[in-house]
Amino acid sequence: MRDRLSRRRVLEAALRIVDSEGLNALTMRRLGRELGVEAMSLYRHVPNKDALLDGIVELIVLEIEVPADVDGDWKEAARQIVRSYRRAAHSHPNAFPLVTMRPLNTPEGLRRLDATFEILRRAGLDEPTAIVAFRTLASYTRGFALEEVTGRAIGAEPLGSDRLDPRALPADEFPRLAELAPRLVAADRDAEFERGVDLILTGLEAGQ
Amino acid sequence: MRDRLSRRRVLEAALRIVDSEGLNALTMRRLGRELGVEAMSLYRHVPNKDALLDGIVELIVLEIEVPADVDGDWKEAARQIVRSYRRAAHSHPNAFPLVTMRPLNTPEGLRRLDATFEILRRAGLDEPTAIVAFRTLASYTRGFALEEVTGRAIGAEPLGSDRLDPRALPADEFPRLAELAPRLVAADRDAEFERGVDLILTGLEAGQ
DNA sequence: CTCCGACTGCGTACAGTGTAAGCCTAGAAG
DNA sequence: CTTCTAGGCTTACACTGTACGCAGTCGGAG
Repeated sequence: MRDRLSRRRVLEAALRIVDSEGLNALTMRRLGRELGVEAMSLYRHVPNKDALLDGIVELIVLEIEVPADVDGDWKEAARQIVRSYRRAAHSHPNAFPLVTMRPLNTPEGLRRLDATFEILRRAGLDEPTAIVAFRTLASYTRGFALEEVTGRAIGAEPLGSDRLDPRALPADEFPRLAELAPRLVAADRDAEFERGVDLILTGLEAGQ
Repeated sequence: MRDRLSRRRVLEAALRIVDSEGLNALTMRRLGRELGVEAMSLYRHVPNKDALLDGIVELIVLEIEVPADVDGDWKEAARQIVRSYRRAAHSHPNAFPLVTMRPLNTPEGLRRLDATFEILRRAGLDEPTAIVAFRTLASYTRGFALEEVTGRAIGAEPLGSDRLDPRALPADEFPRLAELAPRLVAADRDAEFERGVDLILTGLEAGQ
């Protein structure tokens, strides 16, 4: 007989399917097949499909690393955290939207939240500043990563890259987009992301 | 006989259902009922359900207002745009996640993009700066609004407010969250949002 | 006015979805 | 050995999106 199922194995298989075939390829029957098992057997390990999706989010959150401490340099620590978050998004472009859309209530998620605030507070930020720093960086990173990811998700339905090339736009109707098209297309996303983070960190410093 | 259907009427009814009953209450049959019509009749006006969702996004994008011009004060203009975006999100908490997850290819969406760049460029920002300003503000606003909205969406499935109260957290396990709980709960979201925008605008100015 | 074609809505049908309920069996516990 | 139980299986059901073909109606051409 084949290896026993477990919540963990079920979740990992689910994430594998979403990664390779897209979110709506994930059905209970397809997942059963992946594990060599009937669909209904999955319900011994996961109460329903919604909990399955929550489990996938859990798995992705596990990939986010919050450094133990960067002795007082909270800005460098913040940079590391948001980079790690973005990297997790890139590893799972099809599944990442789930992360942005389900509340982060799991112990592992909260641990990361707490560790992040620990860094900010220990570095000397007062309470309101720590909160503003966190919310701004978190919102920016979430929004940035989500935009990147929705552009290149697999099988997002008609599996079409309906991503549009700004260079193909009518210049008389959208003159500014046409003007900026070359730069928009050639953009170095990594550099742009870092630039935004720097902006926010600079702002925080200036506003202190 | 009752009023004829039209793409517009179909989309508006769909948005109404999502607003009041949540995203997955929107089925073709339910939508037909809303309009006093059979499900299959809808397919005369919308090619499939996916296009229906795209149409809902279109409707919401229409609510976003980009000021014609604010004679050179691009920062005030930027503030108005992001506020309008956030307001649109608040008006449709259940539908807004769709906006963040579908590419913005419609003419109306592109018009707003173009108008935004028009403002930034006309105010004197050079190309790279305009792009960075746009991307950072857009990412921040999207991420912020999405977080707000996923917290209070209706019927997000088990229709439970599984939003958690940080004050209920075990203080020994999550000391920093416990410490900040009162402030996190009492937060004035409007003020926080504005503060983040200011941060980014300040950073942009300083980096110029 | 008549006639015709196009457009709009309807009925039926089907494959695919999540999951409730109960059964079967292998292995652990006594 | 018997007994219990956890894990996987079978069947079944209500519900989903939508393909296909039919019927009424409306606007324009003659």
